[in-house]
Amino acid sequence: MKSPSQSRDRGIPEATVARLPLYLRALHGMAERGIATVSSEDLAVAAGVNSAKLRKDLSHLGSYGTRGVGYDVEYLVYQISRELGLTQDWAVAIVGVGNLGRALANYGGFVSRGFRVAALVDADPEVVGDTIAGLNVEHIDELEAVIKRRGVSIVVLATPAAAAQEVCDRVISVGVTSILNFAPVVLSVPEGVDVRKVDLSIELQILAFHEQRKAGGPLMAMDSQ
Amino acid sequence: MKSPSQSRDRGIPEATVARLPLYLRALHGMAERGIATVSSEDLAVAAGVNSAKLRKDLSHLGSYGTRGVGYDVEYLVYQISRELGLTQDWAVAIVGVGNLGRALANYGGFVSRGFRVAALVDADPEVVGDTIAGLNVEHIDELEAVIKRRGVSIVVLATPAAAAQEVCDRVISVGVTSILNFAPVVLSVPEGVDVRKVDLSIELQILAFHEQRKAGGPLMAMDSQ
DNA sequence: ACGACTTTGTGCATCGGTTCACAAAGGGAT
DNA sequence: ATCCCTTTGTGAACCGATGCACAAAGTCGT
Repeated sequence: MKSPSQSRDRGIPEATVARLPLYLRALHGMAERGIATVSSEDLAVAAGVNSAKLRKDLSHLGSYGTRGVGYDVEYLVYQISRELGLTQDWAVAIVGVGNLGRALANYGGFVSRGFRVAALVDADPEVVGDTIAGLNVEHIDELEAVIKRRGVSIVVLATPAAAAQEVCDRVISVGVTSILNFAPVVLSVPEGVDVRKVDLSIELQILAFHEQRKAGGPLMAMDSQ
Repeated sequence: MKSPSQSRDRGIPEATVARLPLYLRALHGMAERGIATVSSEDLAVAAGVNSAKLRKDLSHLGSYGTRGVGYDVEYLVYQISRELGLTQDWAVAIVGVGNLGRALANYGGFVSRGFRVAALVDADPEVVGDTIAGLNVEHIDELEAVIKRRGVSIVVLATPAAAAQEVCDRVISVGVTSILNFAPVVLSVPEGVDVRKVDLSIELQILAFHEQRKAGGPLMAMDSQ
């Protein structure tokens, strides 16, 4: 199911993909400050990673640096953007316009580069028809139609947990294969559909775990066994 | 800097810690539905992971299963909660009461188990004094005082990017060592301080990357070289 | 034109995490 | 009491990611 020797190694490690946006942000900041070239060391510091890791990550995209000099900021921004697919414009639909959905709709970082909130959908007749962040909130019955009409390819789920799976199934049925899920449920999806999950309470629980460790720290000896 | 043979292996792998909240959620759901015992296979399905992984994860906490039967749901809930430090109550402060901060303050999942929003802080005189989710919004000048007075040990940063580092430094200066950062910046913190980052635009960019791959998919041959 | 210096790109050792596969451990039936 | 069946807990192979350390490749000054 893979083509191991297919032309070049176009398979970029997942861990690398997850860091590219970080590099991109750091590079944008540098471009704004008029910095033309940057060394792997400096960029690594700005992105908060090890410089060897950064070089290896960038080497997966190609050989875009100049030895003895560094990387051309503008050129690298372009290459990373292209690799991430940000040179095109992605239509995003947000389903669920509660507190979180509203925050997401108004979140500047979305629109910034490559993404455009193209639709807001909710089930509550109270909010359907409202205008939020310049967009009309549409009824959940229209979900499939709206997605097709607006060419939405990425859906953000900000619904209550109970509604998430059904909405998920419905958007998949009209061809959506990329979902960002904020609802605290494990979605089950067919092969080929990508789900990324953001869960606030999980992050807090991980913090609590470490905090507890620190607190009990050196002299923690009480334990059921 | 580590104690390799210190009593027992109390070091739970980071990857395991990140999954414990997932198991906990699945277990809560089962407890509510009156399920008393669960096999690793069933729990793994509910949590969306491999059953061998689940067993290895749980084995790090101790030997809480019964061979031939499975795990006692209630007992396991208790053990995981204790391990994660959710048997105590954590006071959380949210700094930055914009759209996102508001959504977080109202987010039920926070309060649910172990966590309590104990303070809301903002710099904007327009919102200071407002009541959100039953809490009075306090002025950023009071930051250190509020944290100490309310016994806050976890801080959620929902400020604009430009303000995040300064707020971060200030809360660290009064002893906070656990931070959940929603601002799109790399925070620099001293050793011993834990920062977890949630970045909406990064998640979207990762989705875009995969979506692009799928779209261009099998017949993608255009490439600068 | 050349040599000293800088910085990239990568081979290699290492590490943490995942998965398989099975022996050990318990329950329940006879 | 014994045997069979189920399910846990884990040894061991595997896999991907990390980071060191250095050779290759380029720049800049003389």
